[in-house]
Amino acid sequence: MLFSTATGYALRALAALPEDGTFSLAKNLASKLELPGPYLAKILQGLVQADILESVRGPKGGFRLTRPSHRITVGEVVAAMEGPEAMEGCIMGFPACGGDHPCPLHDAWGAVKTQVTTSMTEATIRDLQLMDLRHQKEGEGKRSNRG
Amino acid sequence: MLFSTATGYALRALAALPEDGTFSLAKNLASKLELPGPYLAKILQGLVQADILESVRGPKGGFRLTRPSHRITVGEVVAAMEGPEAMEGCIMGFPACGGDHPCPLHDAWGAVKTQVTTSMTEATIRDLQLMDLRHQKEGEGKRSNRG
DNA sequence: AGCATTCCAGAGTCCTTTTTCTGATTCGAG
DNA sequence: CTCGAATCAGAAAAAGGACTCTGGAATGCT
Repeated sequence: MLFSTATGYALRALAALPEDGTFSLAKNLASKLELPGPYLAKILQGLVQADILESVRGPKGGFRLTRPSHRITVGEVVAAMEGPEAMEGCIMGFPACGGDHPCPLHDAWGAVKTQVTTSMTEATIRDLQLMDLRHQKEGEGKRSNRG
Repeated sequence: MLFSTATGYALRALAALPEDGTFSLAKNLASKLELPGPYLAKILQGLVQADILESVRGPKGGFRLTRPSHRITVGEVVAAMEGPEAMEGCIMGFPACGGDHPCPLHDAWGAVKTQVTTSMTEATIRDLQLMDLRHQKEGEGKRSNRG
């Protein structure tokens, strides 16, 4: 995929959180999504620092969204996870690629970046909630037409 | 960047090879491009197995292209380095994303993939030869508008 | 034949990413 | 207020990619 696995885990976890202001446990989320539990907890902590989640310790604690899910964009989550310059740089890694010395894929990749960035700022966590978020083992289900 | 660093090194090395059928040494290529020598040599060996380069051992030996540079596409090199399924999979890593359960970025990312794939099969190594292929230290040159 | 040159193949090291473990903090019951 | 369970949070370990090193095999020159 285009992003790191941690970013994918973050998006899946956010989409699985309830809207009603109740707190969810990292452990429960992990088992529900079939993801590595402590690792997911660490990712959720990062989202707390990015002001996407808030957490409460102790009994009755857990994680919940700071805003309604339709006010959290996918692009915001990606930026929090991958850093703001995730989509920067030449697609082929050419150091001199730029406005004065564009590589052959420069323009095509530039158009792609704006297209993806736009889609990511338009899509919100709510748009993800209808999907099947569980882990899928290799060999199960249909593989074709993914993307 | 979108691809691994090894893929970027491969493309740079191919673009730096001469067209006249003479053999170039991995060591010379590496110092010219300011890349790690032994690692570049290993990458070139892989390109030999992919039938993009041919090699001769011993004095007067080295690496050269098997075909003129305009008959080697960028997509071919990427496939050889990253595997044929490099662009497959959901952009966000959602396991269930597919034709029946598309994620919100499914269509946008699908269009992007065909666009990039098309550009990569149209662009050839010759198109890369005009560029400055050397390594650029952090902080040098202009950073903006890259891609 | 012998030697220098160069590619080739594998194991080994370092660093980043991914995953797990232990401890610090909070809340509620008695 | 104290005790204990629940939970987050940061440190520690494992895995994978990037990079290096060493020895071996092939080639050409003398």
